[in-house]
Amino acid sequence: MDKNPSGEDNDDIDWDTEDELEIQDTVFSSCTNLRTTGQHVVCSNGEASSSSVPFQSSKFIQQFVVMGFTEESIAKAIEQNGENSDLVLDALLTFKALDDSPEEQPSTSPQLEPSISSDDSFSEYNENILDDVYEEDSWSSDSDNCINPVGRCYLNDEGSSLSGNEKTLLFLANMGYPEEEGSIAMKRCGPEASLPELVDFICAAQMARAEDPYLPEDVKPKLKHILNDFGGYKKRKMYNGLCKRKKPREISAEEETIRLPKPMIGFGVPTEPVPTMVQRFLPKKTIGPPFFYYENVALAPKGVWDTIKRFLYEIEPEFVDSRYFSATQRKRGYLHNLPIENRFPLFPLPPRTIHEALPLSKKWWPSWDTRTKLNCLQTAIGSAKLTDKIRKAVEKYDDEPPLEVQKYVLYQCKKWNLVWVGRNKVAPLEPDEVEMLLGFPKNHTRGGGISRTDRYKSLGNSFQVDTVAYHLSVLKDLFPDGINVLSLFSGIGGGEVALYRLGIRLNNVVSVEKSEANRNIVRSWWEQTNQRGNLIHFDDVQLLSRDCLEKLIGSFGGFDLVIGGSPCNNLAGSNRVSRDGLEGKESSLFFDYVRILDDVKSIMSRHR
DNA sequence: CGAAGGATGAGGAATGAT
DNA sequence: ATCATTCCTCATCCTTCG
Repeated sequence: MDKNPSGEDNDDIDWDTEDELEIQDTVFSSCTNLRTTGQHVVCSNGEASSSSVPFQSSKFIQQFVVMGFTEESIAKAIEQNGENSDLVLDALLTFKALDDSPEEQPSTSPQLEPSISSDDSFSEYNENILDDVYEEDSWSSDSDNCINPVGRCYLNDEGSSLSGNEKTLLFLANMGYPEEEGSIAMKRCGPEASLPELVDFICAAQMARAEDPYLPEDVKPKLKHILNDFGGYKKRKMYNGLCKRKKPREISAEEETIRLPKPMIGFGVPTEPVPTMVQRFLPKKTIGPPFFYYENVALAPKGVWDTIKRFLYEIEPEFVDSRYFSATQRKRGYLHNLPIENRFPLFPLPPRTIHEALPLSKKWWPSWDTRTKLNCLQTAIGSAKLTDKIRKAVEKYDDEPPLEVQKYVLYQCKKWNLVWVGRNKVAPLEPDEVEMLLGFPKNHTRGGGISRTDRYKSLGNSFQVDTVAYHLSVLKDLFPDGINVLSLFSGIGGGEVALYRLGIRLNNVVSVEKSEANRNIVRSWWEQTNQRGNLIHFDDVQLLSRDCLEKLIGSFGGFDLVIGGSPCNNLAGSNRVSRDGLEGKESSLFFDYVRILDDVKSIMSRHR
């Protein structure tokens, strides 16, 4: 049993609690002070004003005005194509490209290049793949409308197309985006980034700022209004349409799109034969420290994982269904730079069928319900009304109900993860059953003021501990003296629990979690398991500015692991209201994960 | 008795597999 | 083409508490 592995062992180290608290206090106060600085930065870049537009013309025209096209060219494009957004945009881009293409820029702009080439985490990688850009680029052969310069941006220090950067920047500027933001986006998106991708990045950044709690209230509505009405998703969709039309068949977006493996076992799971072809390409710059581990739903809207991959150094994500670790399915993508050799699972191995996990249900389980695995545990549970309807539907028959009834009952049971708890009686899982299925200790989320509804919600949003622990197990030999962890979007502490159950000592854990109830859960678990290390909580990723990270890293010498799964609200299939992709209100916090990881990497590389 | 918070139930579509 | 799956949101009702 690994359930209570000590807290008693390894007492040879002198844990000076008072010193640590002092460090903690210093960090806290300094980070709090940084808020004003951060706020100032946000307010001073002026993207709100640069994005504002005259509101006198029709909405159809406005959407192009806000992109930076002149009213004359818009009028011309509408005249030629009618009020069809895609066609008009197409024409406008063509005008623009034709305007831009004849001129030859004499040299690279001195202001722009340093900011691009000085990035320590991307420049080397960029150089490696530059050679292929031209061959792969399908836009350059599209001579008809010369879309090439705006379709992609090139990071090339020499050669004939050195004006590509500037053209892209110029184009973005014409769309109303400040040069600074365009430059950052190009730097972050990499050399192959297309225009829609760059626009994505900038919009996401702007939206993140619109949500910034420290942004003055009078700026927020303006920003949001602009983003909602004219920018963001709508714009992106239009550009996507454009991409598909313009790209020749041979290198299609479909081929570039990440495909989910079948069976979904990633780079391998303990219970299945190892996949035959595991090629793992880790660019040199991405190899730790720090190690990082990012998680999100596998079944996200199209293109989301491509974007995630692009923002996380082009590392191939590992898609794993937790059905190979537990009695419940959980299809997730994990993107990390961990070694994948010599992994080992948590012991004891958890039950892997419904009957093993819920032995009492076996007695009542009808033979025609052939489920052996539960579906994904979500944040909401089936209603009493539904279980009542099912009972009434089934109890009318002494024997097996007719096929139609079976079909209906099975559909609902799968949809809501209902289990048989009595004769003709189904019920949703209890919270402690969900805890067990996800690999948490019993009562992990119980008590301390959390409501039952919120328990389900927190659990539904969590890691499957056994799955994550399998991936993290390689850290045990690498860090025999324990590790420092930066845990973003910690939730109920799935990462922490996984590390603890692996027997990896937690020296310093900086945990960022919005929900107070969740922070209490982690704090309580921390105390109950007699952790000797240092737990520092933040409630908002926005607070982790570069200065703040600098201080944290300075205080205990850097992070060994950055772990977290950013919000999936706007990616998950069950969201019928706001499945908006990575630009969504919550899911756009992914970009904060990237920002923070990037800062940690660059600060730590400087410290070394 | 009213405010606050918890519980309830109604509510499809995107996506990939076949 | 059909089928299966999906870390969900929101308005409303109910309970609790002062």
